[in-house]
Amino acid sequence: MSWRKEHGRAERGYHHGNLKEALLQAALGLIAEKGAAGFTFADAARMAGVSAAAPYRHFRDRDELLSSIAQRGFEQFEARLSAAWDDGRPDTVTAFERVGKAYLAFAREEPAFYNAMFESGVPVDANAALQAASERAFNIIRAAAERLAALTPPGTPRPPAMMMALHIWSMAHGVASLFSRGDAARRKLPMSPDELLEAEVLIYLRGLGFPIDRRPATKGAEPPPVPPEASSGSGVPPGGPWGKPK
Amino acid sequence: MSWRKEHGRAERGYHHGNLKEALLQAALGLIAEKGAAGFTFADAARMAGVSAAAPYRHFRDRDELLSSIAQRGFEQFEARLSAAWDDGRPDTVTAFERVGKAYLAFAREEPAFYNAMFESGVPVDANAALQAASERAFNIIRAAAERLAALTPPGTPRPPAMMMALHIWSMAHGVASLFSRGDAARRKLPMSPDELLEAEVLIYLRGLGFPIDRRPATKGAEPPPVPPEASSGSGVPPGGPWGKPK
DNA sequence: CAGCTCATGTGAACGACCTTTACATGAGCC
DNA sequence: GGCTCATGTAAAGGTCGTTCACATGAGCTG
Repeated sequence: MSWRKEHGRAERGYHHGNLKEALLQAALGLIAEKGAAGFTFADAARMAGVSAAAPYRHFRDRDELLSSIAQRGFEQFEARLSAAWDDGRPDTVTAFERVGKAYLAFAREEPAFYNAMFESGVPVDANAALQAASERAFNIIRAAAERLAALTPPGTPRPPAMMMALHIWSMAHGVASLFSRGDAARRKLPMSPDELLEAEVLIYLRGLGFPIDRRPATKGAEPPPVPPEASSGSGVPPGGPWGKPK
Repeated sequence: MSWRKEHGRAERGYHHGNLKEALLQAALGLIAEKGAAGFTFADAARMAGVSAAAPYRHFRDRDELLSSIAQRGFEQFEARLSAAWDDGRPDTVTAFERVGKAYLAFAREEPAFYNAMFESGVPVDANAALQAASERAFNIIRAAAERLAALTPPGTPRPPAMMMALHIWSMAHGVASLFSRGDAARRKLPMSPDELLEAEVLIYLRGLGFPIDRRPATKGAEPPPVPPEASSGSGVPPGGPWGKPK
């Protein structure tokens, strides 16, 4: 990471050369440590080695920095969800499950982004670009829901894809913010957040009429152990998506 | 509301007489207005008509005030959930749905409490009393899940009640924080948060094997239009818990 | 290369906040 | 009446966010 023409050390003169980026990175680190609320503009400046006033050349104020981070977060979020969805391969339900996992993974692995995106108090409509990025991310979930909705077994009414998408989003966000992050993760649970969400989504999908067999936490994303798509089983197989019923 | 011996005006001398309570009220108002992040200790003091140092006689610091509010919030939350659950009357599913509605209603009607409880960054385990209050509130949901789990139709495996409770909580919290409050409420939705959550829970319950018929938003909580409990219908009735399928 | 210009960084200053400390007040009790 | 201690105040130190006048020097123009 060279942030100056001369690559190596922090030999910087009057001008930083890459302050905007440095501030974003510093802020990211600080938010990860202390949360968006605890993050301070002055600290970011200090960390970048500039005076407290310098950041104002690149961001109107502290909120704009925050919303920049949120926007970047949504962009990376979209990328990860998109990769997880992988256009529905190898089969729609498996890919859908993978999106749920990716959601939690992002919340866990990128706490600073997630915090800025959903917990910092930055209004989504603060910025047109931010809102657009947010919508693009949601559209991945929505597209997945669309495909899934199209697969409803014959004889079953087709749920509105938008509603499904909102449902899935709320489940993922609920699990992430209640059980998968920071202080909240300290709550004692009978199962991991990932398992919790997976079971939740599977039960939900079954409620929509999808033939779901028990298969929690089949790790790896390669070959599905069961034939994809049209494995129309009975409505309620013995043993749910949760572990083993006692 | 007399906050002094002499009931009437704000004729207060050197001592306030009820400062702790006055500060809590003031803080509640301020948080409702500007969020827990924007709320300031000094403002609360001003609003109570005392110097900025006075609050320190009643709260170790700003965070302690915040966590006091969160604790109170959990207590009221518990009361409302408990009232909504009404020990499962008139039937378990109806009462369960009512709990979901009560969750959203609380989030909407008591934004300051909800904010302090879930969005202020106050760690749940900051305080033993806070944690206890939080657990008592969750136990309402848990108890309801317990009763519901016991009702799983014959031939269907019984889901762990704890898991159900966590699922329901995550749905309610997800919908509340994404769609039902503050800035988030500005997202354009095809249906109200209440309807969204109701449909979500119903689909979920159906996924668990409960015979759920379509019946969104039957308002009032008195006589159920269908015979309660053991109306074991077919697994997937035509027309889901959402509106009319096109 | 001289000179200009403008983006970028600095230092100082203001007001607000959080918190601590030494001191003031007066309510309740002997 | 006088003591005591919970409760309030004023003042001060440290941090922030933000603004403003001013400094620097990178890059263009000729």
